[in-house]
Amino acid sequence: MSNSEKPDEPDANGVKPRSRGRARPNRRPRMEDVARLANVSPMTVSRALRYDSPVAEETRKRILKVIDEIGYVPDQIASGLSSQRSGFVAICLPSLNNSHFADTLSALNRRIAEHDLQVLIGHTDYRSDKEEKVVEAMLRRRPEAIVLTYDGHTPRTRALLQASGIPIIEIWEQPKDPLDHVVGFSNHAASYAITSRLIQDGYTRLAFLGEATDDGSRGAARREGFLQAVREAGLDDTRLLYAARAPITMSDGARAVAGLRETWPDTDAVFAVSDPCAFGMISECLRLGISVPDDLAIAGFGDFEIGRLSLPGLTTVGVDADAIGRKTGDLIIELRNAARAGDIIAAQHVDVPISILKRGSS
Amino acid sequence: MSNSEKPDEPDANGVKPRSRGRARPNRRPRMEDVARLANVSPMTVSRALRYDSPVAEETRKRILKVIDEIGYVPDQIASGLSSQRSGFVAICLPSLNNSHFADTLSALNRRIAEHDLQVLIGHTDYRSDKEEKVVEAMLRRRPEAIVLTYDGHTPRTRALLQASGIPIIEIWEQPKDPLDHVVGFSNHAASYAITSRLIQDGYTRLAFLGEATDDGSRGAARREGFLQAVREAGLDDTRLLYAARAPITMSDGARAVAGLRETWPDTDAVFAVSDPCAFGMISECLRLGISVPDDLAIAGFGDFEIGRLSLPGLTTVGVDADAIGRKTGDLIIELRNAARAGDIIAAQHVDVPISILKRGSS
DNA sequence: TTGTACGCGTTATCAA
DNA sequence: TTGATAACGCGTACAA
Repeated sequence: MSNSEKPDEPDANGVKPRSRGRARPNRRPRMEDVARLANVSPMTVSRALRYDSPVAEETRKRILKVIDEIGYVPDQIASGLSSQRSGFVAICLPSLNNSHFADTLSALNRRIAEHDLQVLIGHTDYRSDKEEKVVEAMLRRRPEAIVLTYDGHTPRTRALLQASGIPIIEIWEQPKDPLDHVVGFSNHAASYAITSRLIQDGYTRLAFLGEATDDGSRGAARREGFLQAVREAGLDDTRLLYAARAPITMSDGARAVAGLRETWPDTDAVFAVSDPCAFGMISECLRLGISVPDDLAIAGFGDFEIGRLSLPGLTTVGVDADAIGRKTGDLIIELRNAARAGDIIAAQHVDVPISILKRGSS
Repeated sequence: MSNSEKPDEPDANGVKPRSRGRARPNRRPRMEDVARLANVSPMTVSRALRYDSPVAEETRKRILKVIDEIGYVPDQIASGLSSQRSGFVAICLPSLNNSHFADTLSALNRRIAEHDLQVLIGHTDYRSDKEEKVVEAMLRRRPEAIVLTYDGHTPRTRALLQASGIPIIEIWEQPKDPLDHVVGFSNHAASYAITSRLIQDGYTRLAFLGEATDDGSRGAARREGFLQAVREAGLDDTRLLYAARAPITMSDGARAVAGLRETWPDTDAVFAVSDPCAFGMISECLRLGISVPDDLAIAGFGDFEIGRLSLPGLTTVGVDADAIGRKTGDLIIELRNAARAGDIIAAQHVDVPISILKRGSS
């Protein structure tokens, strides 16, 4: 409250104040305050807070006691500026309302939190123009690594990322033209595999249920994998059904059943771009008295919990979302350690295996 | 003025040009670099980037051109330190693998992003000790507001938050002893309402399916609301079933059916603490040939999409997760504007109405 | 083991 | 409308 001691008050003789600094009333305690009360220099306080620095045990105790008493909370913004380490790992996801991305995020967070890193999340809403904005915002925060799902990036996004000098990790896909590191699997190959399995099982009139706008995305890769399998088997490759724009929901799957029965009524199997919409189809079929899989087989993608509990169980592609997060975290720590040691690491490509899970729906 | 040397042109291949032999080899461009190339002071560059500051249109154009050419990206860490505004809003959630919290988060993010704020997410895993750690980490980042779900905080968490001077918003509950602002509804009242509805509909032997460790949490509030309704109706209040620790899943719900049939086989209605586990019960009942609702009525909480698509549809409590996020965002902006204007705002309590949705499962 | 000097990259403040 | 100066709160580098 008392500002009578402020050194830069203009005095009555018209002498100009020397300092053009800012007024600083009632601020929260700084490291300097701790230092004064503990009779040490600020630098020693700084050291006492990092448990790898040499500080006498007694000194540290005294400092920690003061910190506790006055409720000092270190300012990581200042710390970041000085040390040039933000402590952030940025991750761009199309949506969080997807238990797989949520799992990947949780696993990643768990991994990097052990190393005092925090995640900075961005939502792209499955739109590359939004991804560009999100990436720009993230770069201003100087993250120590940037994680992105591969869904096609704008040229500007690619340029910004590559010019940043920050390690980039693309996940949930094996892009043909990766920006840098990769932790994922081939959506194309996985779709090819499950479609082939349906064909092996005797289905001959197969349809694909996908998203309306999927250019360059994982959804497109899944469609192409489906098409390749169908074509190689010499089957009809025209049965492509597009529901809502990504993310496609359970309800979208339910609604798609009508369109399917109308356009290609003799379809005997559907491969849906993700489990939730496949479940929606199953649910709607039961409602309409269409037997699954006798009248119509249904397969999904992702092995979400819903596919395990549905009746019948959902045939699907098993993806270990948790492992993607864990391995991404491991890679980030590895890259960080290497960078500290001054090493330069070549782009890593980590493959996360998938599996085909045959259940009652096919 | 003597620095008339032409700056390096950006290379078409994305290779970054480097200034040669200068004091700072290989550094990212700073504001000062932009200023020099645009023949202005750094302060003018700073102003040109804030569209509310007075800068001559011609000057701004020149500056933006330089920024684009050299690929300058402002450093928000430095900006934050200087301006004492981090641009962060912190939000602590028990889990992201919950479509309701994901919806709340998305809505909040959308709202605050319009005002150039970023969310900083923390996961508490439904544990108050973890929440404490997460809050400590967040406070170091100097967020401009902190959003928390109410699930019981440790005394230290409460103390840290209140000492911080940062606006706190508790969401998804109306706590008896709020820290500061609140955006939510009464879980107790909502549970009481849906349980009463079951009783009105003629069910007399009601069970509650909850989480194993729910002290002071929203889950506990839901249990208490159930118990109050049951007791007021003079019915058996001992049928409390505890599945796994939070978050309780679909599979936990499915597994709980066996325990229920064993312990209280004559139960005619179950109120489950959330929709996913209620769905798991429905699914398991169908599998076992137990008719829903004839043999057993089931109700959930939250109005998740799964409850709309299940067969039968799930009776539940409708909660507008999106509205909670939106209103929280609005409140944050309001508080921010007030703070800038120097006003002090009393603790706000925003109620988000819920609804009882009767469907086929009861 | 502790301290001193300085700078991290930006913006608030005042002056022109 | 623009510029000069001094912080913002901490950590690095080196000295003691």
